[in-house]
Amino acid sequence: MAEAVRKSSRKRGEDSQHPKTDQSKTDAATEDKGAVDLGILGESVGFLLKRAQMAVFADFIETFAAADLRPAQFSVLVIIGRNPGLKQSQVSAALNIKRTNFVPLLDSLEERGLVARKLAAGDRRSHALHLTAKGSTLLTELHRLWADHERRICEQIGTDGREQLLSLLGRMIAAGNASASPDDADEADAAPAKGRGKRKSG
Amino acid sequence: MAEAVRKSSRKRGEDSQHPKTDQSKTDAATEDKGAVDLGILGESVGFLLKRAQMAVFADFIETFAAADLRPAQFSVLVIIGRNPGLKQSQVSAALNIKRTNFVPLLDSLEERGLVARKLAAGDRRSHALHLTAKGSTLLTELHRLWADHERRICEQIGTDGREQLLSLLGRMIAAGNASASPDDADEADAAPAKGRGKRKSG
DNA sequence: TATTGTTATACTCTATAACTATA
DNA sequence: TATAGTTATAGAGTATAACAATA
Repeated sequence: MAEAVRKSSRKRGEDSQHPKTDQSKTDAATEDKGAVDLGILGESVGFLLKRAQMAVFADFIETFAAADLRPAQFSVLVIIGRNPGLKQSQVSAALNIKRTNFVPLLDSLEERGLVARKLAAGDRRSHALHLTAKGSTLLTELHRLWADHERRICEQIGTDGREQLLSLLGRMIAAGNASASPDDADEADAAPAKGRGKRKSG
Repeated sequence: MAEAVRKSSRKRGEDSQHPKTDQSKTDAATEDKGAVDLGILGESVGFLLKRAQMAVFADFIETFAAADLRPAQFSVLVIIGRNPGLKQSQVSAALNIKRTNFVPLLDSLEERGLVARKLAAGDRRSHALHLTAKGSTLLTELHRLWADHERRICEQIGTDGREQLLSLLGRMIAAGNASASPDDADEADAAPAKGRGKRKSG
């Protein structure tokens, strides 16, 4: 029968603890049509991160559909609610959104009367961002929606699992930011760099 | 440099273990210009998953740029290498890619001589997918690239952290798939369903 | 009638260049 | 000269509808 690693029998780290690269092939088309062997993808942090992220976002989008809000829109409301008076470039940088893409995103929230672009004191180029009363009220409701979503998402891994996950992700993100450009969210017309001085020919 | 970054003693909520929703505001524009408070986003599994996934993919893309391969292309090569003879619909379903979007993806690999669409025995509608000799050789190299990438990504969390992370993500993904449609990757002209019979009424 | 691969199309997200008005 | 916001545009990724060939 199945001599290779079959996805159905849930065993992952059998005897090796580091990325392995075995390539034993079985003809899936003529042998086991039901299950597709993901191979190293099942051991790939990036692949599983993407899958998990898509699953979580699917729940988020469904949860927030009633409020007609996308994840990015929610994140902007949270940031502005927590940090009233920030400039657009500060909010967009905090969210890793290029300021050029941030404009229509903010527009959608301003047109709905949730956010206001106010004149910033001292610098007439920039806008100070604030929630409107309507936006603030909505955000309070959204916090409840989010808590429901968050609880639902983490039902399978429990409170401990969630704390572990948040910690692990935080460490990975910190490492990623360290090796990234100083201002990864926007360097379009700031510096005429072609290659991202990251690792390159290290 | 316009304004000086004043680093005062920042403290956030530190000793709570469940989704919290406090909204104590401080005027970030006039008090602490350097650091933006992410609020609940820092406790949001979805937000951190997305950030981590972006960081990991950035490394992957950079690593695989030499081979001119995107993550999705790599995943297709891995699946076909592991499961020779699969139909397009089987590979695309395994990767959560709609079969309609899978066509140009496969085209790119076939045009480069890495994958071959062969006539499937018994069903003249479908194509049996196989790696070419060139594709197989390349995949062996790619496995090494991937192992480098994977090791680099997990340097900050260690072998134990990686195993924990893979386990946690696997559990979340399994839960997500359970509540999703049977064939989430493609139901365009298969069933005329408008609402995704998931949770809905909640 | 249902399935497989395909084309066409649209919408979101992301990325780059260039403009304006300020500084 | 540099920065903040903006516009325009292009590219990925993802979504639905419809068609031809085959089952």
